[in-house]
Amino acid sequence: MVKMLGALSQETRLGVFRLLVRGGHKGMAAGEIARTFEIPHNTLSTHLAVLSNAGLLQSRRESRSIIYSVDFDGTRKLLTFLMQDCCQGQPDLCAPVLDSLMAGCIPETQGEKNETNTC
Amino acid sequence: MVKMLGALSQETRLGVFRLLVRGGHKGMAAGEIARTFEIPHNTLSTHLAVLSNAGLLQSRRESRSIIYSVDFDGTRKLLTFLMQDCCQGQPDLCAPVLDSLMAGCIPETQGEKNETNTC
DNA sequence: TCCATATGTCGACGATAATCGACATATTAT
DNA sequence: ATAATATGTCGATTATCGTCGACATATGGA
Repeated sequence: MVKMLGALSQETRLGVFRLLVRGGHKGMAAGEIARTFEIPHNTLSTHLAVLSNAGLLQSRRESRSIIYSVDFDGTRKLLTFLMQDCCQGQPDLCAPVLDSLMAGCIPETQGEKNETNTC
Repeated sequence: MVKMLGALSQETRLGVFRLLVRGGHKGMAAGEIARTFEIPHNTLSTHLAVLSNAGLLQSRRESRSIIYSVDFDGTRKLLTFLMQDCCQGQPDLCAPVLDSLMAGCIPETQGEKNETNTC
């Protein structure tokens, strides 16, 4: 957990992670990320290594490029850890967080067991 | 946000934060925390300063002791930031997190606008 | 094969962070 | 006022981190 939090506690890395969250499973090539943030490829490379090593990113080769995308299992673990910790210990800390999440929800028909729900 | 994540990306500080989350509004004296983690008082003092400076802790004087407790507003901001970011970009990443939170819930009577809900 | 593209690794440097002894400040009791 | 308790601040040391040039590796095309 400390490793994960450490990986996200750096401007560039947090930016990369957030970018890739939005990118979803599709991911993005290392070079394209480097160009987006206007940093040298080797600097980014070490940042990507830190994020991968922490279990927040995955990578796959695609021809000459290496595509990075978020590691959903790892990220889930971090979010669950933080939320559970705070919600178990202090429920009134957690409730408003959930409220603000639910605010953006499209309410579904009750009884549906849809797993790909917006919330 | 980077500052907050950085504050939590250290073994001792994460431990202190988690301890205080469980402690709730009551909080704990600096000295007692130091004894709990078996570290010198001045080392802990700097850690507490980092957490406070990041907006994760509050402090109040109580006689000779200084009582530290979690800053709920600040902590809420961090949790909301992380959850919102991930849920907006990738809903299926968020859903399981919420599910595991709801698993520990005592279901309430519907229609009640109880703010001090367990979830 | 030879070259261009895409990325990773290594090594060095400067910057930032963690630790802790020594000293300073604040509070309360005698 | 003096002492004991509780905490914070300063300064020095060591460790870890971020950056980037130079070199290495991998892939695909001419």
